[in-house]
Amino acid sequence: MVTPKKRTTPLTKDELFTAALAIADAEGLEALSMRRLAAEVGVEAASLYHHLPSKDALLSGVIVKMRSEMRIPDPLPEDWRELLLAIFSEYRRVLAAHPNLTPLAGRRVETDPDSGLVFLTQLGFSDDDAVELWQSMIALAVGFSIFGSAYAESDVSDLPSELAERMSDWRDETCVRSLRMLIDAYDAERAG
Amino acid sequence: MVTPKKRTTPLTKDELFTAALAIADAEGLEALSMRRLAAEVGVEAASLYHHLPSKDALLSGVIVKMRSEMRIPDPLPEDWRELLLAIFSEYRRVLAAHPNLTPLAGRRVETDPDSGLVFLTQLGFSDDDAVELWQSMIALAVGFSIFGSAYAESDVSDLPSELAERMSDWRDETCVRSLRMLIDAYDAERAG
DNA sequence: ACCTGAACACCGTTCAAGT
DNA sequence: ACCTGAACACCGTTCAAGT
Repeated sequence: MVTPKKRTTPLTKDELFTAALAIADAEGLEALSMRRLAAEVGVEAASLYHHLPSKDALLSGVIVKMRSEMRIPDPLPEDWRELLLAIFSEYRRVLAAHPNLTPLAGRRVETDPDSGLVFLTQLGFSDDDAVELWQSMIALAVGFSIFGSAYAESDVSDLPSELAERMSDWRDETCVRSLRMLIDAYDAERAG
Repeated sequence: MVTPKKRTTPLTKDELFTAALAIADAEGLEALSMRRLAAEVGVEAASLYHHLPSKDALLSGVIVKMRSEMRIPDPLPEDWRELLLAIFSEYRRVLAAHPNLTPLAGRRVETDPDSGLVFLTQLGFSDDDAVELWQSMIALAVGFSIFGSAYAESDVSDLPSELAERMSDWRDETCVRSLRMLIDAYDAERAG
């Protein structure tokens, strides 16, 4: 759906990211071209380069935008294990809500200082252990979301049918279960 | 490096997949165009469509080609846990050997009947547990490889410097350690 | 400062025509 | 059966020109 209206206000980066995310969500990543985005916001393709250096910058912005949808429960869980699980379950929830973006999910890792990683080291985790747990949680959550999206096609045709059916279904509960296992395992090995 | 030589034998799919894999390895996924591949094998771009239905089919073939490089140790490990670890460590090794292909790694899951998944069910794992463990191993191995490749850029600029440094380094040992933890955890919860 | 028109150097894909 | 030439409908990006 192109919405060509004469613009009265100048474009903003944020407006572009939002529109691009909407296009990718609705029509897939292939549909998201500079020309298509320009048409959507009522402008020529060349105009976009006054606000963005490249399409790559656009895609990065879209990911950041998506990740900004993460919401952590307001009374933070008291148990740090539950907190960690909440963070990464939420990450996975957001990824699952934008299945067309999963091919991009691996492009960019952002780790804020207040994200929980630093917190782990204060709980008695060594820097090494904290980072290893953090990396593994990201890898599992993102990997699981990629395979769970339509972007991935599973070839399980040669498996026994009960297994084939289950292998095509990447359930949320499975991801959370394995995330929890990682937390508990690192906790048990924690260098005090 | 284009190698335009007059061809004497007809093209084969396998030759195309091999050449395409070489281009992607050497110059990146963006460099792999139908026209570029055609030039490499000494033919016009249009000719490729006598052997392949689409570029998508080419990319799928490239992934299959890459995965065919997996080698499982010849005397199979006796311990099934070691076997499982060997399979997924090898998967990760192959992915790490082709970092330019990681964006494609999530496109296709293949699970052979003799891959080990069926084997798990014979060890007393329920179908559910076997599949959940299997999926989690794939997700972790692939996710880890994606973030470890140059394709991913980490923004850790706001972290304390020791943590930032470690967060940019996705070590093989970390992946294997977490894979092993998943195996042990599912083993412990196994429904006998 | 912001937008446009037109161009450049690419894409994937199709198809009639050649051998 | 296999390959080619030429075309179609797209790309991302640049740049002089307009307001």
